[in-house]
Amino acid sequence: DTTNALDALSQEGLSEEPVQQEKEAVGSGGGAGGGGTWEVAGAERKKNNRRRKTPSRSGDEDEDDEAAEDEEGGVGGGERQREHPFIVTEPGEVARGKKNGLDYLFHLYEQCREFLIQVQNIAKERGEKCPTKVTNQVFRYAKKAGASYINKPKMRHYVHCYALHCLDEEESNTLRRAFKERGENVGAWRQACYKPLVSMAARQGWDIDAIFNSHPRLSIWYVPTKLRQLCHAERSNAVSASACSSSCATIAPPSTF
Amino acid sequence: DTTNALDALSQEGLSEEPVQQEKEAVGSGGGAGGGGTWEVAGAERKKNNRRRKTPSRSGDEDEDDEAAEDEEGGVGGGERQREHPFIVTEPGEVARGKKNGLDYLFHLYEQCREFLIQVQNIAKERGEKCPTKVTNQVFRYAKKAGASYINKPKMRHYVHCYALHCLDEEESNTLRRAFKERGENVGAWRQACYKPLVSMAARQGWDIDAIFNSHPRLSIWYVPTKLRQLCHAERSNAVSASACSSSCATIAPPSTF
DNA sequence: AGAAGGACCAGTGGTCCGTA
DNA sequence: AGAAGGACCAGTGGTCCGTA
Repeated sequence: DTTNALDALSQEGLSEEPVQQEKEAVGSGGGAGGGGTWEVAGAERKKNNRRRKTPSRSGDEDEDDEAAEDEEGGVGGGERQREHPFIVTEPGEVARGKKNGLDYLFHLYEQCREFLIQVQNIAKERGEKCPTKVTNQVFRYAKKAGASYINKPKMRHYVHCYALHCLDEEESNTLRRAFKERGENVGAWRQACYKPLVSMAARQGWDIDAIFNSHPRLSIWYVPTKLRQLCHAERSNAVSASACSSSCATIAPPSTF
Repeated sequence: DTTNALDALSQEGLSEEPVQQEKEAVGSGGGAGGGGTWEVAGAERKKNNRRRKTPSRSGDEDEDDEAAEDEEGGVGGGERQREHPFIVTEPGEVARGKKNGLDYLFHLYEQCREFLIQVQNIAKERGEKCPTKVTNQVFRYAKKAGASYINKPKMRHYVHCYALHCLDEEESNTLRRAFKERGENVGAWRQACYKPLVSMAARQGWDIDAIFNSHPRLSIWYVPTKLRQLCHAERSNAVSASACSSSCATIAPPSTF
């Protein structure tokens, strides 16, 4: 367990304020370099979330880390609880205020990949079975390594957004600029990321698994259920439409988007 | 749920008595042909095992199949409970008496593969995620299809024996003949199957996963924990022995076999 | 004793919903 | 209202151990 002093930093305007690499906490494993801009800037830290779970019992667990820091830079009362919400940012744009940008979001996926590589190296070393995907074990490892800002629901929630970023960065960037300009929120942008992926699947025999597996950074992520379902639904539409086009008047079935 | 009339056959000297294909119960899915000798002879059937679980409550479940047949060809008292135990047989040899031979054992692995292919086809059809291995889902499907003689503990128990059969049939056959001649029981033969696999791994960089994955019929099976551990232990021995050989007197560390 | 397999169990993939 | 994530849950991989 390597909780670290970095936790003492955090919070105000973090997206602007460069912070030392999260990686240092993890040590060995040889996570293949990674690097890039967000390796330096970016990450937020938090802890104490679990304290909500055992309210008002004080200090009979948690003996492994230092006393609770003053949270929120001295702003009284509430404890530091969550990551700042994401906002739609353009490529290269840093989020201001208590927000995180999309480059940071995608950086979290790269970090998970590095954690996976480390878990894989440890497993190989020990002759244990070796995960090929980002599993619960990897999330647990990330947490132990101090990356408490990484969690499964968040990462699963935005996988398809990261997929678009991997598979067609240009289209991904265009979408980000458009949604930022229109002042759309993250949820709307996230929804919009499905469509280009389904189109991509349409062009490649509807095999979304093959598409994920063809990309080395994406292949370590499970295909999200929703994306799989959308591809299936659109394929069915396409099939019935093409069957129809040879025999019926061409009326496109309603899209589920 | 397609429990079938085949269940009415079964039992006495079944290994000698050809029985209709189990496959017929399963129907669609297009299990890639399979075929071969055990497709016709072979399989035993049973049911009623679950009745042991709800003793002395009679017939308020199980409404989906016919009344209990006379078990054991009229021999009174006990119900038909389990598959006959395996004995060590030579290649091509049919087990006599209330026993099953090793060709039949390996045939069960081929059957599981066919069930997997059917499960995969159904999953693809529905746009659901598609298993690449023989999972619980496949065992459940096999049971529903009437192959109640297939179960997870049995299949997992003998995976490495099947692996040897796949990867080096000649060596597997030699081992079977030797153990039959010596009158060894199945457990002893099963234990002996580990060693040639570990040697094989030694020759191929100790990567037992890669070895399993290189063979199309074997790649659908999880590498057994014990085999993985043996490979790891032997690798450690080999490494320390080779380190030793350049600096120490050559004393081979004790093998864990 | 040797062996077959029901059934259990720890940890998984998946995501809901109480929270902020 | 929009969003982050603790925590739950059904079904998994793995195999023990009561059974025959």
